[in-house]
Amino acid sequence: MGKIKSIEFTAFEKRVLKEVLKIPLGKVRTYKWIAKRIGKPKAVRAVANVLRKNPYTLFIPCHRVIRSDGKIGGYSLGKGVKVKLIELEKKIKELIK
DNA sequence: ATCATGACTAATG
DNA sequence: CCATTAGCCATGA
Repeated sequence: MGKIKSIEFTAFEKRVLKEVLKIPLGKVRTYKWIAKRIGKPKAVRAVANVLRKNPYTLFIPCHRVIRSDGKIGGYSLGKGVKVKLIELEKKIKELIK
């Protein structure tokens, strides 16, 4: 039967992931921004931890979340990939403009 | 209940 | 620019 492992999400995780899902193509937000949006402005590290475990990198664009100091921040698939994705998205957005 | 962890942040040197 | 530090908080052991 089903071999798909069901994943549990806490209320906090859902709020974070939903917010990340709202970030439009070619745009980036900061961990701080996300934290503030979900009403937990101080839970920045907790937000990062949610993205760190994000099992759906293809569908939940955590690569669009960077640090508030301008640095790239982490990414489960590698920072290099993250940078490329952000650059590529900007180009795509330009192409369909 | 306590404790360590970490894809962070702001301030400081 | 880089390194350090204190503050921060959800989560899992």
